[in-house]
Order: sequence, then structure tokens, then C-alpha cells
Amino acid sequence: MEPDKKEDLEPGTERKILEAAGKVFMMKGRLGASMQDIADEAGINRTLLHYYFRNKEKLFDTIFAKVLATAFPTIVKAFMSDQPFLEKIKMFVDTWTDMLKENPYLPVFVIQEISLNPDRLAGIIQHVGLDTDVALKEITKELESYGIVDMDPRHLIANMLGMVLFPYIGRPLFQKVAFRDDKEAYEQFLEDRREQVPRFIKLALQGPGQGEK
Amino acid sequence: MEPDKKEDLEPGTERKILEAAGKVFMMKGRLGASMQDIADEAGINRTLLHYYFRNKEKLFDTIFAKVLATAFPTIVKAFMSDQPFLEKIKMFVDTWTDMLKENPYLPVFVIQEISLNPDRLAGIIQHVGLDTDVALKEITKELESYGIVDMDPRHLIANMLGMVLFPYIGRPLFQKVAFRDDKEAYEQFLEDRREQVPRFIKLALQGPGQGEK
DNA sequence: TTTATGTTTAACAAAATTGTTAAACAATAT
DNA sequence: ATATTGTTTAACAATTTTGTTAAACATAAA
Repeated sequence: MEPDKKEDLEPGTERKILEAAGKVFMMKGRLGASMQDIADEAGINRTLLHYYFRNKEKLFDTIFAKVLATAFPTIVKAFMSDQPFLEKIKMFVDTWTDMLKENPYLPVFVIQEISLNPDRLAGIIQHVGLDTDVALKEITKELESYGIVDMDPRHLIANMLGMVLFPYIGRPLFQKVAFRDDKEAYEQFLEDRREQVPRFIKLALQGPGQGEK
Repeated sequence: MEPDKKEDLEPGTERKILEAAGKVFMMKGRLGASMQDIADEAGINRTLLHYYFRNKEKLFDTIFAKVLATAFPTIVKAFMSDQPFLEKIKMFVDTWTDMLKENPYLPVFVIQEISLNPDRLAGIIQHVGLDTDVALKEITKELESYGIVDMDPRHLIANMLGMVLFPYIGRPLFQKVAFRDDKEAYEQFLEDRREQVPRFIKLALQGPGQGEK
């Protein structure tokens, strides 16, 4: 018995811990997750877990910073590229959808944590360094080119993020109420939004007035 | 000293507890809130808290059901009224905004809880009894009248909810990143969305093609 | 072979929280 | 005046979790 007992000595223990901690923290939250849970998920001992990360706080901080570092670039990536505006929007939705498909619990995890402890943000945000001004100015210019002049670009950002994130953030509720808990139907719905959301935005931008550009 | 020591005997203790519990649970989450926290917020003893609600679970269930009962009607209220479709949308946004202004922590609280424990939904949802089918069919008809035929009405629902909820759900992050943590500016932004969101939807519905109706 | 590092087992102290109980007290109703 | 109900104080057991330590063990490197 005991198929794999001592396969390796220190190959990727830290990596295994980080993966396990990320998974457990995301699913159970900071308070809901115990060090024992994480050790179990990583397939190691709790003592060894403390040996790598002295305490839960340090481990959590590491994970949280890593998660934000993953999510933040996704926010602006699409708008760094050199494409027509509507293409950027399509790419924005696609990039987010890809990321959310791999990390479906990420939004709730982040939201929960920053809501309970907004101070945690301060340190991390500067470290990542979001340059929103350039993106905002560009969006303003694009909006004007569509004849939309009295709209703060942040409304468009909020609209996009809301439309993209909502189906993941509210999934348990929305899937149950609107899809009778049909999981496959919901997965299909999530895929459909790759084109539905950009189309909706496109329609709004081109509007009923002047359909230029 | 002791300005108010024994003002009343049992006037609204239960009400005070429910208010305190609602506030504390919403701000700290189920796990982050202790019975002591709630007793303090209610200005009573922890023993008395257990005297009214035997344990934390029962108290939480009561609060959670109450919160959902508050939120759910808001979802569909606007679509029960007899108005033009675009007016219903405007009312939908307004109703939600009013409700969120009074209960800004509600979305994160609900999301957090159903994500951590989706089973809790099952019991409550049937109790509230959402009749989504009628609303969905009506929205489908309206979409068709705008010449939009290949769009599941649930996309529109998701779009609306996402746009309305996002600024509240992601507030700490969004306010800090996009508003340099200017609280007043953000409050104004939230108010502006009362017209920005319906306008955005209106533009999308009327689209560049046929601006009928 | 010895040394160093990673790892496990076991045990422990400290803290926080929960749920419970007994006793005393205060005000109201009988 | 007595009984009842709401309330407080105090104390307690049980549980969970965290963080720490000591000892033994295994493998790779010196």
C-alpha cells in the first residue's frame, strides 16, 4: 500500500502551499479558512505550513497580493493595445471572461476582503501602480467621437465591469432564480456574454442619433 | 451621572437586537461578527442576547431571511407597474438606488453568504416566491418591439443588475482607484448613475438601426 | 560519514468564542 | 404583597484555532 509516500523532498512545497492557500482562501474566505484546511489541501502537515509561513496573516497577505496582481493587469490590458475602440471593448470582455473562467471565485474573494478591511488596499494599490488617467482620457475622447459628450468615462467603466462581473459575483443566486439551477445552461449563458456584452455596449455607443464611425 | 440607566423594561429590545444584528452582520460578516459585538451594538448583555435568540445561527438566519425579504421585492417591483418599458427601467434603477443608499452593505453581505453557503438559498427562495417567468416573457416581447430578437432577456437583467450593483459592490476599490478616494465625488457619481444607467440602456435598445417606439 | 535541510508526530499554552447556568435585581402586573 | 418577566452579573465547560516547541526521521549534500 501507500502508493506515493515520500516521492520528493522539497520540490515545490512552497508552490503547493501557495496553490492550496489560494484555493482554500478563495472558497472559504479568510476567516472561514483554517491553517489545517490549507495544510490538508496542500497535502502536508500544519507544522510545516507554519514553518514556511510563520502565521496565517503573512500567508494571507501573500495570497491576497498575488491575487490582486493577477486581476489588476486584466483591467487595463485591453486598453493598452492599439485597436479600434470597439475592438478594445470586445477584448476587454474577452480577457476578463478568460480570467474569470479560471478564477471564478476571485471577485467575491477580493470584494469580501476589501469590504471587511479596506485598509489592506492602500499598501497594495500603489505597489501595482494603476495609471488610470491615460485610459480615462482616451475613453473620454472616444466617447466624444461617438457624440456622447456629457458622460464621465468612469460610467462606461462601471457599466462594463458591472456587466462582466455580475454573472460571476451573483452566480449562486442568479443561476438558481433565473436558470432554475441549470448549471450547463448557466455556463452557456456566461459564454454568450462574450458577444452579448460588447454588442450591448456597441449599440449604446452608436445610439439612435448618429451612427457614425 | 448615568444619564439614562433603566429607561425602559422591555419596550423594543427585540427590535434593538434585530437592528444591531443586521448592522453588525452586514459590516463584519457572519464569521467576523461575535455575539458580544452584537450585544454591544444593541446596548445589552450577551446573556440577554442568548435569552432572545438561543444561538448565533438562529439569530443569523432571522437576519438573513429579513435582508433577502427586503431585497427581493426590489428586483421585480418596477416591472409589475404599468408603464412604458423605458419608464420601468428608469424606475428599476431608481428603486434599487434608493434601497442601496439605505443598505449599502447589503449586496456584499448577501453575496458573501450565498457564496460561502449556497444551500442557505434553497429554503428562502421558495418562501419569497419569485415569479420570474412572467417578467422574462414581458421583457422578451419588449426587446422584440425594439427589433432585438436574438437576445435572451436574462442578458438585459444581468446588464441592469451589474450596472446598478457594481458601484456598491466594488466601492472601496473603485472609489480609491478611479476617484482617488474622494468620497463626495463618489457619492455624486452614485447619484449620477440614476440617469446615466437608464440612458445607456435606452441608447442600447434604440440602437443605430431603427429608432422606433 | 557527517551535516544540513525538509518533514512529520506529538504535545502544549494561550486566546477567543460559544452556549449554559445560577443568582440577584428591578419594575410591572396580579 | 406577591408573582412574573426582563435584565444583569458572574462564572463555567466545551470547543476551536492559533502559534510554538521538542523530538525523531529522511534524504541529499558535504
